[in-house]
Amino acid sequence: MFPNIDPQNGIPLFEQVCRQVKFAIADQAYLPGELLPSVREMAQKMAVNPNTVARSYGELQREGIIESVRGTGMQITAEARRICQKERVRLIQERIVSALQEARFSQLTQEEVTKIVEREIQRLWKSK
Amino acid sequence: MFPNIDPQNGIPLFEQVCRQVKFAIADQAYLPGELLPSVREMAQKMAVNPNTVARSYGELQREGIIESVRGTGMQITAEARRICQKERVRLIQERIVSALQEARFSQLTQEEVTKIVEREIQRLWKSK
DNA sequence: ACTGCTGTACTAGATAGATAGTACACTACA
DNA sequence: TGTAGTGTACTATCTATCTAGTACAGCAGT
Repeated sequence: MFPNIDPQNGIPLFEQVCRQVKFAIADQAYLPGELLPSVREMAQKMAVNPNTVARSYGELQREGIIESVRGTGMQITAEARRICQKERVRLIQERIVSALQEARFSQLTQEEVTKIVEREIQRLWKSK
Repeated sequence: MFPNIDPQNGIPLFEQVCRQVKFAIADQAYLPGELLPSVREMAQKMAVNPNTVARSYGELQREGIIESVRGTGMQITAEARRICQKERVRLIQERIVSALQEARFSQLTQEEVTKIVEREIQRLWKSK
């Protein structure tokens, strides 16, 4: 379910966990009212420390995506899907823009960048 | 000359400095045989610590892009331009691919991603 | 020779991220 | 009423990055 946690990604682990959970909710792999896997279980799934997951869950809670039900677990809120679908686009867009900005500043031409992007999109989406 | 060093970029500063220098050489802002700005001068330009620049210069040296001439400065090697032009494409491509991979995994459709990319490329390159 | 500039090499401290381990209050369920 | 599983809150330790400050050997130009 969460195959791509990359410790040497530059992106902090607790943030990667947040993103993965958000994407899963946006994709309706988890539905409102359901419980997320427990801190300890999710930590095993993602091969990170339980504290790291706890930090991510705290973050998701502050964003109104999940609610803590003491002694029971983290429940997905009613607004979670809406928030996460917005977040998904925002987060992805942010990263793409950042990469393209560097390309722009580095004096690469529009043609060179377009070529790279089109090639990679083809490669990544061909086996849909 | 180096307007975009961003401390909260996720990318370590010393690595950002490396990239900027590589891009400048690829763009022939510095030519083989010339000296790079001194550690202290570059540190001022980029608003970072001299130690950070020194670390970056050490990295560039190990990659064969510059040579240390004790008491004089860091001299740009004959192969620097070739190496840096390759590196420029590689580094940019790496970042773009990484962002697109996340988009792919997050179940965004090819159309949504293409739309984002095309819009941003238009926006960034229009004022060429 | 002197002075000022190089790179280089230290030490020390601050901060952020991550791991490991422990503990505790709460809830669900048999 | 136990008991097992929740979130939560600590402390301690490790690593990487960055900053600050100091020092020193080597080169260039006066």
